Amino acid sequence: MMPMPIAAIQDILDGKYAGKPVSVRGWIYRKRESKKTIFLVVRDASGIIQCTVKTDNPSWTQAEKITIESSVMITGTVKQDKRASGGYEITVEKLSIIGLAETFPITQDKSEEFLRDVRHLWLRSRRMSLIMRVRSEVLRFTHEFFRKEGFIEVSPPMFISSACEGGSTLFGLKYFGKDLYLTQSAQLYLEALIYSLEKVYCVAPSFRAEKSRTIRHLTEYWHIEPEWAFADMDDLMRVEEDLLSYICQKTAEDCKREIESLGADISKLKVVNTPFPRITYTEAIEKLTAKGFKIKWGEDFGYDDEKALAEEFGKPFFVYAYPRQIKAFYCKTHRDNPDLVMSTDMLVPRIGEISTGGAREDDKEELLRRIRELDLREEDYKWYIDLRRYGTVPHVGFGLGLERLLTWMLDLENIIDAIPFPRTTRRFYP
RNA sequence: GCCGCCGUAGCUCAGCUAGGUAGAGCGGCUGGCUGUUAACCAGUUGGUCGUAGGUUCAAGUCCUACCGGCGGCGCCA
Repeated sequence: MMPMPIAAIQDILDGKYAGKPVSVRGWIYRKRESKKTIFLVVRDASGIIQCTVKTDNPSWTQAEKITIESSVMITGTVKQDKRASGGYEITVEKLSIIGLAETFPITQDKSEEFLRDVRHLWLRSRRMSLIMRVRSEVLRFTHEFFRKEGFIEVSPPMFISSACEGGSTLFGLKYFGKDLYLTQSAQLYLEALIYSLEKVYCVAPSFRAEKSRTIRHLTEYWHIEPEWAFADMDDLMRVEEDLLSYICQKTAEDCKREIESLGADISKLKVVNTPFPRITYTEAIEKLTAKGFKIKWGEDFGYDDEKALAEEFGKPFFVYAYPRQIKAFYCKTHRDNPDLVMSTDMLVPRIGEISTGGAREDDKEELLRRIRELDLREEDYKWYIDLRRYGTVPHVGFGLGLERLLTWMLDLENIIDAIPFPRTTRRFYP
């Protein structure tokens, strides 16, 4: 017998093999038995299809002993049949068990807690595989966008020797007896790279030791970070909104089937067009005060403040020009108003902040003043200060949380589903 | 860091208010069933009630501590 090419189940469901012999391989998704027929629903990466085995078939004994999640290779004939849920089924001629599964622990009535315990198995679910497909596409669109705009992809270090922002949220580790940390942003390293490459970006993990117990925090998340030279705040917000609308438009177009299967609202992606609404921090405070919020100028927004602002816009928007005292040392001060720094957050409904960016302080003396003002140790930032010493240049950059973006795009209830193996304060297994 | 909730069979839960010696559904197993759609029907299997103390004649139930988990705030992307 000639070896038969392996068919993707989705192609069979699309009618490409009607009446023809095929082979499929995959895993047993459901098994239903009656006296004369065994129905095996088989899942591969592309879809699921029902296969039927009759008593007179030599594979009957194999079919009888097969279990849910066993891996199989099936050869048979495709039959159009209204009784099969996809419209097509395979009449089995040969069933080979590749790996017989023990009783699969995931059945019905699954609790969140249990599914997190068996995450390595739950990833097989239709829901998780749909999310992972969209995640992959969003990453592809991100790379496409930056390449198109002339950015060079670079690889920052994960081990770092000094604090980038506040030291309290860094994970420490022993490095041949020395104290090191896991990076919480590639920004400072990207800044060093713009002096040769001008426009750079990376997609890399960031680690944060924040003891946050919310549906929008991970201790390990993937950070999309560009940084580029000869640019100002206007350039920054323009590139950022272009990226977001590119990702949203392309995803709405190319992942329609996945988004619909996930039950997410595709229309909110389609309305993400440039330019985005932009308001200053001061305007945001005025809006909130008018709504009766207690926040005062100079205080940072709480989650409720962000939510109230985001609901008003109903789509991504920028808040910019923040008070100096609530932003990091590297933020560039407005030359005409030293109380303000050139920093911007992008906010979306329900999630709040998904990105922070801004112009970086490019004047050595101003930077040193800020380092002293915040009681940071100058020696920790020696190489960073050096960058202002040799051909300093106005530059900007931002960091976008990939999982927060996906949580918003796909209406996920919890950020943990935006990454296959989530790490949170209390969970790091599997 | 602060606050709230949860922990009983492989899984989902009831039992706790009012202390009296462990229940159901799903799964597994066995049998039945003329094509099922999370199949159905019958039977059966299955438990140191998170851990350790305490109160009591008696604790899954009341009390204390601890452990594990989930969420809210703060912080952040």
